[in-house]
Amino acid sequence: MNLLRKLNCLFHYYPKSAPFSSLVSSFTTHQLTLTTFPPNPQIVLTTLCSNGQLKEALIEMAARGLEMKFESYDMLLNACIKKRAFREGQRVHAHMIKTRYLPPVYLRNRLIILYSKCDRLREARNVLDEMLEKDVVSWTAMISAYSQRGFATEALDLFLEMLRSVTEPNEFTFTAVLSSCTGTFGFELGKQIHSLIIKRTLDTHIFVGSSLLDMYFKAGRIHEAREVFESPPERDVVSCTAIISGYAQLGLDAEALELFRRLNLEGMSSNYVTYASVLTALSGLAALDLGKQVHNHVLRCKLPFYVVLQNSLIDIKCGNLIYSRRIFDNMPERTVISWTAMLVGYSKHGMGREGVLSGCSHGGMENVGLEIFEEMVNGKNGVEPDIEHYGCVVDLLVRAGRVEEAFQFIKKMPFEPTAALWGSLLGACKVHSNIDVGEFVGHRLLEIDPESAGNYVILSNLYASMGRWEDVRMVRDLMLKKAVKKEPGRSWIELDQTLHSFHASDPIPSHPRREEVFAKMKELSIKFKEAGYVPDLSCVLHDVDEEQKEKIFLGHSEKLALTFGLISTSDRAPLRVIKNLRTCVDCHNFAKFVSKIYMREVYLKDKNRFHHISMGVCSCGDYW
DNA sequence: GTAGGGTTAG
Repeated sequence: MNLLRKLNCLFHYYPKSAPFSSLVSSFTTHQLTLTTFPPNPQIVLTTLCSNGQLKEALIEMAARGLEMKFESYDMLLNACIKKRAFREGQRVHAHMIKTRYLPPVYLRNRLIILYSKCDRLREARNVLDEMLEKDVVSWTAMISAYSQRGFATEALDLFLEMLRSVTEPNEFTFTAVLSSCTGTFGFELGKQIHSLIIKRTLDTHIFVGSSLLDMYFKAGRIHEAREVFESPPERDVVSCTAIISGYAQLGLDAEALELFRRLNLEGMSSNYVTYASVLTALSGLAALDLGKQVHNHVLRCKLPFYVVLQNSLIDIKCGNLIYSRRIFDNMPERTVISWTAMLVGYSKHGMGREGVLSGCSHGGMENVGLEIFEEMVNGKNGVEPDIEHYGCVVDLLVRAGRVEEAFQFIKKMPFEPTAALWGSLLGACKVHSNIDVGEFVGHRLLEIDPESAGNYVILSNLYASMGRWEDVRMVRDLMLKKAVKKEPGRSWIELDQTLHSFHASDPIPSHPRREEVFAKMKELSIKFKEAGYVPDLSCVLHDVDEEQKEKIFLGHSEKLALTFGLISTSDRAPLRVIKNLRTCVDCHNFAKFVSKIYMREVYLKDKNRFHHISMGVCSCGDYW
């Protein structure tokens, strides 16, 4: 008896220490002991909550009826938030209602946070809507709940509602809402928020800054993003990562890599998100050696969230499928992204059997693909085809040259065709010289996607191949009028962990050995012609004579990079070239001759896929 | 008590 009494006293001083915690548990499980010598009730609850013994804590709550007060509820809700325990939290909430307890703003905010963390946004919103008095935390918690789960419209609407209320947003609110500022409307609002922030001189706030710069990147506004990044004096891992990944996601991989190098020299620290972004950039550049370096570094550092990093490693190693597969096979845990990355790897290498539907189009197995699609439509696979599957079918039909069929297929689809779908059909019309369908599709595309330069280029090329120079000029004029710029063609080659970059028709020599490269290329052109190379000038862009055309083609960046590789590496060393756009037929041919005559393995990665060329034969089977 | 960056595909 005395011992228990003494122990009870000690609870007041050491409520959290382990032996006492277990004693409380035994008190609660042996009701008799508890009623004989009840320890301080608040301490019992504290101990149970901090031990995460939610079930016991709820029993305690029920037993206390009306005696629950602020501290007790606070403790319980905290424990529920920590454990993301929705059901238990709901019972605490119900208890408040049942006992007619009127929670203050703080506790209601805790309820919003609890429900949000359990992904029960409807319940969270109900709490918010019932609040007569809301503070900045109430609003912000709900806005960020929407933002983090991708409900951008709801986040923006709520933010606007907040502006109409008496509560002023703070830096937490701005940070949260800015991440939902995407799309035309969101971006416009985001710009207004930016000026509001500047007025409030919050512009150096590091969280707000990273959010802002991410918003500008998502809108493709590199200049503004850069400005935000350069302006605040302080930087941290997140803001540095945000700018690197911003460049990488816009496909500006070389710039992303350059920035990573610079920031590293300036003492930036990196974490797994940083490396994931850098790996994306390296993968885009197919920079295998640099990727290997990062891989080794990541292994050494034993970074957390290794799955995410391995996913990017699968992708980067797609230059070599055996490595990719090895990483994939050894993964202790795989996500849907891991599988997708691996499948895409196979499909880009034309290994259709492994890559199923989209692989069929790269592997020239369109009938297999069509069968799979038929099975889907008939419900045999348990997967109902969505627009992307229809996209795959269009893709595989057009790759096989079945342009007319693809056109009819699109017209009969149960979905509104996307610009991407029309785009792949237009590309096929060009390759297969189908002017009737091409003209229709081209003009349709210029209507729905007038910003995209590629469409103008293909349509104008289509007219050019038919010798319809008037129409070529018409499309070009339209392009000028709308101020649409074509992304210039660029190629890279990695030598000794340095990336050498080549541009197609650059007035300023982009590479110091460019003249040397040109001289070698003339030599190659003669040598290859003797071996049977016939320049394929069908993708002609201008109304010029044959000799001129050939000159233009010799200037293609992938030919420059390949030739540079030839003169800068030892005999028989493999050549790895990366192109930012789709490679043209002529360059593909040229690469085949390089591989055959110089006995080189050529790895050419273009915007769509990998070409592994060996002894004049390409892994793509000439479908790409 | 409320906040920012990330992996695949398109």
